[in-house]
Amino acid sequence: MTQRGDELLQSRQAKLAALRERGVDPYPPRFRRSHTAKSAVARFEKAEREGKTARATVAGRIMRMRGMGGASFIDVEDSTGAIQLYLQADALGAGYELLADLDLGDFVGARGELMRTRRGEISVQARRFTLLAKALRPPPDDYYGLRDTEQRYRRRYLDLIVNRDVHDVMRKRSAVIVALRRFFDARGFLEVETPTLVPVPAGAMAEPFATEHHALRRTLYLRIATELYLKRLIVGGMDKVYEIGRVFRNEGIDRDHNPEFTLLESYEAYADYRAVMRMVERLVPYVAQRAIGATTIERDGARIDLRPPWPRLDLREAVRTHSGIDIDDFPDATALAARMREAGVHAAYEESRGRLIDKLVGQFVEPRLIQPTFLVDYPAEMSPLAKLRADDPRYAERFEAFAGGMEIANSFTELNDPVQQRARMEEQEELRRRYQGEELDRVDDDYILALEHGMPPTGGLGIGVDRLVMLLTGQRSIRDVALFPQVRSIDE
RNA sequence: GGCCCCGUAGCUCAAUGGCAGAGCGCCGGGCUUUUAACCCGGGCGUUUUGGGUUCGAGUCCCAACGGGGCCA
Repeated sequence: MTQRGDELLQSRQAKLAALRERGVDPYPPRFRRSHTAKSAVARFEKAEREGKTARATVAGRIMRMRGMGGASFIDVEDSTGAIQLYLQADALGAGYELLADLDLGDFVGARGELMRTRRGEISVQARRFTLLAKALRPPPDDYYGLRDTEQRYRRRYLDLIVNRDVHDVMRKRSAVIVALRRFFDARGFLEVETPTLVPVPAGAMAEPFATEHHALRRTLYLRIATELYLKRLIVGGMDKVYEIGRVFRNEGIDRDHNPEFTLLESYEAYADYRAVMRMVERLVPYVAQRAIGATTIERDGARIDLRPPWPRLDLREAVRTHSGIDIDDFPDATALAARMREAGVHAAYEESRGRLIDKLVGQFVEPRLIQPTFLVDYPAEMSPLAKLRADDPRYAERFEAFAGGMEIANSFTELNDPVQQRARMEEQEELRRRYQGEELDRVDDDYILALEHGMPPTGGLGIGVDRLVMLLTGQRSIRDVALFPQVRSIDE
């Protein structure tokens, strides 16, 4: 804290002491308000139309004060909006003295008649005026807001105090999650909760966070996906399950990556990835309608129409069309890397074939997928948990859904052959040894044991909830759709 | 991981290598229908941190820390 900050603090602490001196409780335990700012305004407007008078008790945080000597105006805000308090020395008597020890950021309550001032502002003409909570530090500048991104993320409460549009984004985020639940619940899916702390960090190609369990004397990991536990439930006969949960990936932080994010996964027995496509192209517009009241969105000047059907685009064809490279001509990673470098792509020779193809998709295909699109049939080595195509085992029955140039969903016909599953997981381990540092999946023996008991044909789905919210709210950074994104800690 | 940009008062921002400033906020005074209220007075600062160059550094150089962007 700077010296100046201390002076501000001291000034407010002095006021706090003065209030206590006069017998004012600066933190009273409760206050009954009759109206929110918004409902008080509505009540007045109704009374005004009917030629009646109305009273209200409101409460909120002081955001602006205009003192005029014997009269003062205070704008207070609550979660619904703002309302002006009109305070007069004559009407309040001793209560008016409170004003001298108030600051921006304090919470106050007022009761009185609702009125309209000469300038037309609907106000509470206070008969009673109470301090509800003294703030020792000031809110950010009300007019300019809080623009410093670091402070906005690090001290989100300050951001929320002055940047009201953040409330709107977060309300929409909540509405997205409510809508997702409603969609799956209505289709007979059961919402379940699976472990966050797991012995094997499998189910996705990602680096895990590790932690120590003292009593068990073993390393546990924060889950990187919910997939393998949900499929254990399919083995157990829960035919339709879903989970909305936080997963953790020990990776870099950028505009669309936060180390923890919200993932929705669903699994449906007797469905395949084509059935899941049909579900997804209905799910997304459903959620959009409920969360933002529309099934089209504007982004980068483009109008994105979320309504079905969404085009299916073959991955190999899409890569060939946009990059000129036919991945089938390069079954070997080194040769593919050479061809990519020829095409001007930054490709190291020590990268796995799956990673190289991912790079091709990311560079040549993804940015073009502005309208919702299913990219279909991924190479087998990129999809160790997916069932291979019967007609071409180089590819898996897998799709990813894109919109606004962003991946929003990943799905496959689940691999339910335990013998092949072990081999495919072992292939991942082998690739990890060969391409050190790459994020690849792991063998989960306990999961394979479950598969050995038999899993019906199943269609699975994963949706990045944060990215879906980004898409629907027009936000460019995952940090703007998460209340408390990861920030570096500052040593005090 | 590499490259680029940024960090000045509580907040938003200025300052050619030459006395660190403004608006809001804050402090003191005035004002009984204001609303970015207004009027009078007050600048409240380790210019992120640590080195270096220079007669002189907010400004130039190096490093660290924090933030943002582009690439991997």
